[in-house]
Amino acid sequence: MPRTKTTLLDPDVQLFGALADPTRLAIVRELTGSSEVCACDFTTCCDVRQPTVSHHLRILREAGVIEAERRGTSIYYRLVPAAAERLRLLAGEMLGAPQVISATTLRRRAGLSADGTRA
Amino acid sequence: MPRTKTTLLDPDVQLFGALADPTRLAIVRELTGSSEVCACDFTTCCDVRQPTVSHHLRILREAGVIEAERRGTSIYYRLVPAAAERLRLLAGEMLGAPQVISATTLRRRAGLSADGTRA
DNA sequence: GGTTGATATTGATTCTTGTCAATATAGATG
DNA sequence: CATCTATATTGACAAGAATCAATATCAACC
Repeated sequence: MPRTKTTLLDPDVQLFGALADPTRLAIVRELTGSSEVCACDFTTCCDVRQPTVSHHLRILREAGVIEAERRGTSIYYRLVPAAAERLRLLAGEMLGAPQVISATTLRRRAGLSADGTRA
Repeated sequence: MPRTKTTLLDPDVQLFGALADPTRLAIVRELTGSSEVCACDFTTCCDVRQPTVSHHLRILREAGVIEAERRGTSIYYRLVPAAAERLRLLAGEMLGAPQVISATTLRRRAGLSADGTRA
């Protein structure tokens, strides 16, 4: 796609995109349950080189999924709760509407016409 | 990435990947609140040609986000609740752990050493 | 100030993805 | 069965993304 336009502007697309990669999802899962993780630890858990880890950390940070804090030489990363809350909100929206199925739809699914006779 | 390995195998990566596109997210949002939508309607709302819509619908379907039902000539699509529930579960996991911040971490963030003195 | 250790950036390469025109398929209808 | 309408598939192309080696930065320490 010429994703130069919409992708970078829609924060939700950016959020999903940040999580749509096995390495980055592994990073996020490593952060889940650790409160914070040193950048140097991701190279071992994700089976990629250091520059690659750095690249993925940047993408996650720019998407608002994680935040960094420098302490001495090392840099520690942790999850940003707002990202997960946004995720849950989007999931809630997707669950909200489709529960309501109109009678017309139900009839059509059953192969009936509007007056209840077989189509 | 040589995503030939992990991407296709991890359903969560596939799920996020399916939602990580402006056109597909527009499709999902169109489905949110309509219970079902005819395939022909997406060409207007998403500003892409018919083959492109068909392509995106396939990706969403293969990721388990939507399901199709043929009625006559038209094909109607609707959201699959299980996908949104999975999303919410993943968001919940991300929110679960990072809330707990150890005292050690708090001290470090405040620039204090273990005994409470300035580092 | 030079050195060391940790992280980021650059550049090149390869693979993947989004898009469309053209074409095929599949139901419905006369 | 010919035809029309709706959707899917194919093939090609441009753009993006993931990866790594090499190099730059940056903070701490001697």
